[in-house]
Amino acid sequence: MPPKLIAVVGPTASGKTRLGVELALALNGEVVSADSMQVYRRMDIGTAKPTVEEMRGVPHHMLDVADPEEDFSVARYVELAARCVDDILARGKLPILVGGTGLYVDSLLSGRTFAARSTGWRERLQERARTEGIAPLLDELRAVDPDSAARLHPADEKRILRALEVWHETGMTITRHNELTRALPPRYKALTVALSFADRARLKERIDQRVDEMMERGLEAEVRALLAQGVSPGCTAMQAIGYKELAAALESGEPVEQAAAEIKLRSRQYAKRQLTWFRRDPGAHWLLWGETPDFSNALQEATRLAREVGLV
RNA sequence: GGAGGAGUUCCCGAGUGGCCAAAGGGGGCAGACUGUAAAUCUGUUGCGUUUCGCUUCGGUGGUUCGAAUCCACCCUCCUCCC
Repeated sequence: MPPKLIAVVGPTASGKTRLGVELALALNGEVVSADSMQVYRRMDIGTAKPTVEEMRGVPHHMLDVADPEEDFSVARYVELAARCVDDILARGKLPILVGGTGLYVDSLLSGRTFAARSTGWRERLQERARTEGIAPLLDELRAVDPDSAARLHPADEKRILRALEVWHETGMTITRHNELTRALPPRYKALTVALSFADRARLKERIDQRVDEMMERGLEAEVRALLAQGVSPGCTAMQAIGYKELAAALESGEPVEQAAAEIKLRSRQYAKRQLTWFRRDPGAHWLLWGETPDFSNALQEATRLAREVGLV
């Protein structure tokens, strides 16, 4: 089965957006974003959402598909994004998946499904974890799904709760669910191009520079506006780096310069986690920038790879 | 000039004679990751030939079987007094 789409992945500030657009222009493609925060409307500056100028006329999908007040999720992402991809393919164009959210990229490509959640079990379990601690809940999990109890770290409250939630919601253990979904054939095969800088210090500089730019472009005002509109600081969208730090600074009266420094640090650590995720994919083709990104070279290289695998 | 206080491993910071290569936190590095994923969680972090050896707690010397911890002098910083 030949690949049907190109995926451009990599840590934050590695040039994914630009390369994605270049590829779309060169190969008659459309961009499908795979970014867990760019899905939210009214969060533009801090998520580094591509501007109209940056898009250069290339259609972009999966941006602005949710409001910050609502809780988005991988499951919804996959559902919506798959429709975009299929539609692009049906129109004879090349889907170019661009984004740094590894879970979203993998989930879309793998075609995995997610166990339902709807009847309020999560809230009940969270409440119990708050009052009883996680230990008794881990014991409960051990009774129904010893494999995940053993696999999960006792401190990993989120995943322990999720495992119990899946059990209560579906009557199937998450272990079993994972086995089944792993056995599913991939939904799409992709040519994956992973971007980063050869020297991590350069990536850090890029990140710092980009945070400074965000601040200049009015990130603070963007955050203020969201808060003024009643977006709760506790919701998923406000977990985004840049937003949570500024919201906290606004709340505490801490100087914004300090918040900006915090944002740089968190972004750097996030980039590290992204690298860890993407390095796991043995099929990824890494394009490592030197001092500065060389998009014409990267475009050439990516195009060459696309021809090689029969994509274009 | 005098009186106090402080100098600890990348940073902050605990440690006041052996159980200390030195708590804890931060940062760094590495990893995990199946409906919050820009989230969440884990491991590691003086050097080496690694169940042991070596170097380290401002500096130098000393006390002691044994010192980051006690003593002397010196250096640096902070507060206070004339």
